[in-house]
Amino acid sequence: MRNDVIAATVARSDAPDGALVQLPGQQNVHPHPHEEWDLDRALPSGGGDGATVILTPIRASSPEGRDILRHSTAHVMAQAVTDLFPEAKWAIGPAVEDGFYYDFDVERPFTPEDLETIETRMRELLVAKQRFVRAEVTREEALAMFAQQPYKREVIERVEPSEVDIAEGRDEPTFTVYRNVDVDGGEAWVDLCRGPHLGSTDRIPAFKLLRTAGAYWRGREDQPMLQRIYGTAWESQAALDAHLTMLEEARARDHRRLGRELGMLHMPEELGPGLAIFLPKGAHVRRLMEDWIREETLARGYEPVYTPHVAKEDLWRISGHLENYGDLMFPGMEVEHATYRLKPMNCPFHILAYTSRTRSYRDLPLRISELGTVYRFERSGVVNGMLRARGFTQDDSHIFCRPDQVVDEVIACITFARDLYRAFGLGEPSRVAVSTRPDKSIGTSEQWEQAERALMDAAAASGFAYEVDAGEGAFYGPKIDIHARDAIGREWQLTTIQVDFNLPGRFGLAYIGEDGQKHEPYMVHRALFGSIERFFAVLLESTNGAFPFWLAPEQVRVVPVAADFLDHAHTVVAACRAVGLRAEVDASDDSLGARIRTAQTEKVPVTLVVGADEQAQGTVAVRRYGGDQRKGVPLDQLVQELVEESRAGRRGEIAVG
RNA sequence: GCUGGAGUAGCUCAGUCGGUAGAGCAGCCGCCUCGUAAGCGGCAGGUCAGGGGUUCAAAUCCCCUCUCCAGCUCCA
Repeated sequence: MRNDVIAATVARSDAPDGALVQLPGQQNVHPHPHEEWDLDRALPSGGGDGATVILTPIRASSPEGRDILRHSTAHVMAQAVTDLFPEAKWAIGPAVEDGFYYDFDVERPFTPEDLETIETRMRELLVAKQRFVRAEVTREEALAMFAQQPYKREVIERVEPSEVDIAEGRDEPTFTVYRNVDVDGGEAWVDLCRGPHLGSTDRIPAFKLLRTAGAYWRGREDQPMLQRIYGTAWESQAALDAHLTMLEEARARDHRRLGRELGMLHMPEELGPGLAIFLPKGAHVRRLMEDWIREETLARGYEPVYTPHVAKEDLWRISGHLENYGDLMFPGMEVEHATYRLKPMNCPFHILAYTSRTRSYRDLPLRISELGTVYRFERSGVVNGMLRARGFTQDDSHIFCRPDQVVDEVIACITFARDLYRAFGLGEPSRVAVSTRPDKSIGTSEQWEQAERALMDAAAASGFAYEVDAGEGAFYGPKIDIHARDAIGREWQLTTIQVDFNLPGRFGLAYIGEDGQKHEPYMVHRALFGSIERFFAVLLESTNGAFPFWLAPEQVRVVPVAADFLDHAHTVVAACRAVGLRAEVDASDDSLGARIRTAQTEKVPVTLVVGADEQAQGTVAVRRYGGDQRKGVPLDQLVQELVEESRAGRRGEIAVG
């Protein structure tokens, strides 16, 4: 067996009668019902019915293998913490994406120095070659084993008997525990755990503790706050190093840093948290985004409106937002015996546009559209640059339609979002999710079922595989969220499409049907960028500031080799601007090398160097961002190429990233 | 909001044991007039986040507030 095999999956070639269970969430991973298995655990028998036991190795470098490796490392970390802080109570310690964590209840929070000490202790435990030894115990035995561990006891007490337990005639579940056993056979530590684990601690090739953080027990604000330690573990030192390098790169791509360095965003303290100034270069990009969406919404049958930033509070009382989100709205302003609020949503304004006159079925679907800037009083700890701002602009539309029009409208929204992602270089949607009724909600179950079905039908008809996020809908209706993946693989939720059967009733919306009677319209909310500011930040991070040609704030930088050629440089810029390209001359008296470097650090897509040869021949020396050069390109030809590239990019025909 | 970390020039950072602040880049001025990622010299720039306290003396120690970062919770 190869050295990097750390566990196995065990399955039987035909459906078992209860001996093995299928793990939730892994239906598509393995062709047969299967379970992950420790390497030293006795294999199940064939069951006497002729079934064959199939053993599939799990390698440390596979996704399943990494989870096992990380989970085992979490155990080692918890043991190290227990050694160093004997009073620590342990909660849970799962593998997560790219790493693991373990939560502890300790006297004082961990310090960065503690992390180093814990890491040192962990390395000693790795050298000690402790074996992970699996054992099954009853609930009573488990409770006794963890008598001093209240969180473990709570976990044990909450577990219900599984189908396996019931099939095997038990009315209480079996618990597995893993003992860490020293080479001399002594038990060093024991934890409640489903497993599987590595054979021994020395099989952890590379790990690192990353940070500490507070985390509520069971993720609930009303529960005690525990101290969480995050770490990561990999199948080799090289893989760990690559991961740490990637984290460093992601940090360098931070939109706040890039926005500042490239002169696009300014977020000074004087302005207030979660608010930003778009400097000219950032504003150019934003305008191109806004121009794109404005043109496309008009082309797709939307009607534009403009609405104010403040309004009487009563609007939010009617809509229900004051009741549900009052704490997250900026406080009211008293003016002439009325209270005004900054708007956190555009919907009521669009509704007022709808109710500005009597509506007929002939008006429907009525698609009202606006780039509406809203203000939300986000809690102080959640504000995060432009990704989570207190003032931001939604490409917001509300579609008023008949019930039988909902599916087609939602399909059109999904298609619209797909076209938008293509144009902005984010490729195809990476995830389409239908969020269903949450615990706290309004409306009848009939309304919910109908709306959820409409969204699922639309998602299916649009050709995307969709997932269901149970209970994640808004209080007034279900929604579809669309995600995209950026150039370094991170996923962002961008578009949201929501069905609303709250507001039409609250505002008494109606249209006159063919029968001459009043009917209540359905309402679909949708924002494709989501927030313009947030989408801008995602683009900035995804492109690392090197925007695709059509979006670049400055597309062409003309650099004369010496001041003698400044006039000619201006002629070249004029030729570019004449066809709508954004071009500038670098007239500084830096050396040529320095000016080339400046253009590159500012990530200008195209730099044109002009001197005596170019002036005489009507050519330019072209340098693209990132390196490759072409000399002696006729200016006319180059300008044509660039115009075409700009057009194609805007239409989403060029893959970028 | 909660837990932890941080805040020194526009940016990135140094500042020892408590003795009143420094570099590089950027900016400005001058020289250089240059063929594809940094030419040379000079000048200017700081209420050390803000407030309070301890001290003969505070960027440095203590307290409070603000802001930022990481995570938790939340996200119409």
